[in-house]
Amino acid sequence: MALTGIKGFNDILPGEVRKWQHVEATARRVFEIYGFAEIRVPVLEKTELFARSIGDATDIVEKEMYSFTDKGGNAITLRPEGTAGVIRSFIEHKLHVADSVAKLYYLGPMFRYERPQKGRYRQFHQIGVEVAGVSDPKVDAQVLTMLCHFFAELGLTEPRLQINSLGCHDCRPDYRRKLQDFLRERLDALCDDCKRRYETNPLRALDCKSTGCKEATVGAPSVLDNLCAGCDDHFTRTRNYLDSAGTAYEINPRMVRGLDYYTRTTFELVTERLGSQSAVAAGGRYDRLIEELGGPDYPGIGFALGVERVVLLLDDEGYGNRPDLFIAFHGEPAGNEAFRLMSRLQRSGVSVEIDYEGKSLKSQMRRADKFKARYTLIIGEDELTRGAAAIKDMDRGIQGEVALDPERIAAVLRSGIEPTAGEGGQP
RNA sequence: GUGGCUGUGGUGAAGCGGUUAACACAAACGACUGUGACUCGUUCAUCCGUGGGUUCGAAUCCCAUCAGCCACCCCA
Repeated sequence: MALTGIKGFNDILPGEVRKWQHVEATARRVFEIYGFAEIRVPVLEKTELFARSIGDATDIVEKEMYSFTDKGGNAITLRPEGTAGVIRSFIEHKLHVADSVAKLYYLGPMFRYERPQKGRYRQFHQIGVEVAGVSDPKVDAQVLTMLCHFFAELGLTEPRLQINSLGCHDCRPDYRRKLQDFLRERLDALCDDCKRRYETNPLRALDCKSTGCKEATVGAPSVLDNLCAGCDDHFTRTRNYLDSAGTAYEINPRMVRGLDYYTRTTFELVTERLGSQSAVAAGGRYDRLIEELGGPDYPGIGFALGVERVVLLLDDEGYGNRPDLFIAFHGEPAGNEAFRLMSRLQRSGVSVEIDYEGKSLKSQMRRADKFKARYTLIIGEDELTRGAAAIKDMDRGIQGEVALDPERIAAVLRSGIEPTAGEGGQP
């Protein structure tokens, strides 16, 4: 048996890569409109970084990280998400000194040891953004607007934006206690997972899919009714700015997060089209994280989107690239001329395909058709002696003649064929 | 990590104990007498994810293993 790849680690083959490039290029283009700059950080970080940022009681840190000891005895981990590394870099290089606002984006592979499914792999890719240094809700609304803008640019209008506020370190503990009080009498109705999490993370019950938990949490106190004055004001203003920007959203007071660092605004972009992998992008505010990791007392907000999931939402159409010209030839001398022309034309920016083996003319024409070449140049022996060859517009099926000269050929490719009398293609 | 389903050529698939392992698409070549898309012809799985077992005989039954999918879990 031949060697195979690792489970959950996928090859992205040439046909698919075009979609990826489109997604990445769109992200870069849109994000730069909003003033974001790319940052590239390593794939490996010290294990401690993730334990401290994501939270060591979370599932990600507890059982999904690719952690190991390197030859120097250091505990290191393949990044399971992007925020921690970006923030670490922000702090380490004191980026806040150069500018009190940092607007960064990144893209690349992330790693989590999960059971693979469609839209969920062990090596997966995220495009993410982080803003450090602004607590004003304008930036919350701007980040969300940019995220929706990005999806709109891809022609994806179906994912819906859901927002919520998780409160801050002042009001969340109170809410949590309140919710625990509410759940205490209904503990029996909860699923085993939520029973287990009752102490550690009772909020999860709000988001649980089991019918028992759904019923038990009907009438549960809502986070949004229990925000402190500051958080409540922040959420209201965020919504006002979203309205002002024309960004559509819905409020989902049951949305919770799996990473511990989130505060205040949280959000998800959800789709119906990916089965249980419904979140295609998600993020939120993390006002304490930077300080907790040893940086300045800076607020932050960011999101990450799953590239695999976005690619899955894209249609297959329209990702082919058509060569400008296919050169068909007959005989060795014509082959040499074809090669010479191809080289010159390619150097001047024209994309040219050729049949390297010089098969039959029919075979070469078929290949030109398969490549969807716009034009085909046909060089035979008499064309060679005449110094001019037939050039065919493959879409229109008409044929003309052109001198065997790179510049004349390029000119025809630009302005089209003028059919020569007497000769010419049949439809 | 838990539960369920699936695994036949590049793709979609038929076959369900004894067949030359159908068929369609794709692909390669050829015919239509130097030029693609239509039509026609030829070729294309010594082999049925892998390893073992049962049997006179297995792609078809059993076991294991690997992989994929779906749901849970979690999350982007």
